[in-house]
Amino acid sequence: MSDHGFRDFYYHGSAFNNDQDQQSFGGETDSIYRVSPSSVDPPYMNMSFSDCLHTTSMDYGSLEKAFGLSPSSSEVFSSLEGGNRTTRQQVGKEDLGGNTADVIGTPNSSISSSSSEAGCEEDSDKSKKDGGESSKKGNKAKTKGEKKQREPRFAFMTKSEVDHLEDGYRWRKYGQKAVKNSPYPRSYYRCTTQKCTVKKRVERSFQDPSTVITTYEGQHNHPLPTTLRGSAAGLFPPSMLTQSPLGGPSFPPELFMQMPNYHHQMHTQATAGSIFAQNVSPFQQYVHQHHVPDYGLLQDMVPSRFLKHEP
DNA sequence: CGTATTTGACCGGCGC
DNA sequence: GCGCCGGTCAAATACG
Repeated sequence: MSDHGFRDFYYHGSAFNNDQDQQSFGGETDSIYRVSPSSVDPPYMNMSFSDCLHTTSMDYGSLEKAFGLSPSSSEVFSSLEGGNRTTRQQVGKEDLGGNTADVIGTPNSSISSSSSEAGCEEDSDKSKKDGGESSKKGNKAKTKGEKKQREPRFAFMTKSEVDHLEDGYRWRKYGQKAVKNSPYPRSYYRCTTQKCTVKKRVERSFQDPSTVITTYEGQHNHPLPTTLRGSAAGLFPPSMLTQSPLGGPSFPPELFMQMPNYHHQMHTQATAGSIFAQNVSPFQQYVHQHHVPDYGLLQDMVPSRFLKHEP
């Protein structure tokens, strides 16, 4: 993408333009929509994110409604997963767990997503282990016979220096693996809140090292921790912070922060409080790049250390 | 000393 | 059946 690439908005499907990323990310290639923020805002803001997710993950038609765009005016880089399984086979066996996740672009990043079961549908493919808990070595048997249900996933790409973006929740790293065909490792995080089985994976794009691919899996069954610095708890509309009524994945606050004109939305429907968690580098970048008018306000809301130019 | 991270081993699914 | 691979566990280690 060109200079304006940062403002492009990619929706659904992998925004990876290369095989490497597709493979490492899971090989699930749905479709990619690229639209300008301006065309996205209005319709998008009238929907809950989950609505958008679900809607968009269904078909182009819905997507058009959701984003006010039409396939003709956007670029489709690959086919929808449901309609074209060959894509997956071609790309590779690796996957995001047999599903795709929805990906959304950020102001200064492109987002791709894949969500084959954003609707909480059962995993048709392979079912992975995990099960959320009780999966210890030794007694992993647990749900034998029962098919493990796959959590909805949501992935997005972010231009960021830091691998682990703050999103308001507390995460505990429980693993790291080398990614095939990529010099960058993939890190596995789990929400530290008890009984919350949400997980997320973070990896850096091989083709574009400045891009971080974050994949969320599951839904938070609790509000944002209030202990966060620059806490974002209570500042996001419930629909954004908790599981969606449709059963889709909950949206990571960081995503909103990175969404084009997100600050407008915040001013509109939520208290323009300290919605930003710590280390929101992408947002910071966005702020710097686009000279967000509310910058002054941000300083009031966000600890200066978070706004200062980074590393 | 409690908590978080690191890291090698292990598990289970899948392709061949 | 075997090997590969993604994902997870958990002991060791680091960090506050």
